[in-house]
Amino acid sequence: MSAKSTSTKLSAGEMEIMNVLWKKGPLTIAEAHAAFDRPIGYTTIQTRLNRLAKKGTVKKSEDRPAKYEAAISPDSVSAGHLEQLVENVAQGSVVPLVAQLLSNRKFSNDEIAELKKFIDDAESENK
Amino acid sequence: MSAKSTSTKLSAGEMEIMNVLWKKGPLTIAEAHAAFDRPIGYTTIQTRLNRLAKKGTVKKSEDRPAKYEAAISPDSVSAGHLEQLVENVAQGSVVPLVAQLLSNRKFSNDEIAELKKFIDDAESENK
DNA sequence: TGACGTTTATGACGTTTGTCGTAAACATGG
DNA sequence: CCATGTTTACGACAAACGTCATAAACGTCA
Repeated sequence: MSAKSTSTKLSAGEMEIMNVLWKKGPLTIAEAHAAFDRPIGYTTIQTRLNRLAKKGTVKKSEDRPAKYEAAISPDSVSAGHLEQLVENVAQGSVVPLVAQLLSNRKFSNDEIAELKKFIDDAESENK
Repeated sequence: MSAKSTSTKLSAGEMEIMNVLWKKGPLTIAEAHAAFDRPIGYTTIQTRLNRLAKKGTVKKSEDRPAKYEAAISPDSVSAGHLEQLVENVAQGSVVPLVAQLLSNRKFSNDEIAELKKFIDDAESENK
């Protein structure tokens, strides 16, 4: 079974933080702060991290230079957002969303192959 | 050119409103309010509609029982949200998102066909 | 043991969202 | 013209967000 993470929905700013945590692993406030290109206050990152921690979205270690680590998977988040999209803007149909994702984008042969496999799976799945 | 709408991003509550507007067309506050199942104040809907109008997301008519109409397409909204997802949680790769959309869902033969066509298009597109 | 740099803890403040209550404006049947 | 129901305009409030400034706690090395 997978994550029972009750598909969370995060604001753009929160996603920004989760993003660095997802790709750089457990980080201290200083490290997370350093991961930002644009200028942004050190304490801003501190606050964001702590608020996320309070919500359980990230886990804060007890040791001294505390490490903050994502407590939910990217998948659970995209699942939540995708569900919203499917329900509200795509009127329940997933096809237009897939179309939008595929349009104007380039794919490697491997990706094309993967994509085809997904379709095949979906096809046999509901026969 | 057209839509400079630079892909809008809406909160869950705002999407809820846009959703009824998208599927039921231009509505008065009373009609929009009636479209809700769960109990929610009439003025709550009024406020939400007006705030969206101020932001340009919905167009408010001048005539007496004012009609509120969506001023942006579902597509532009999903585009914005999808972009966020691709950038932040999918680390730039669209494939996992498509996988998530396709998994645990059933499709009609027509939809499967459509999906396949999208893949084919994408394939020839970048070869 | 201190001075100094690093980490943390707090408290603030403005904006956005979600929810409403009130009351003023209108429109209309009597 | 007026009572009554409908539509609008405002103003309020709390919670969530985004941003920080300050200052207290810690650690460490000279």
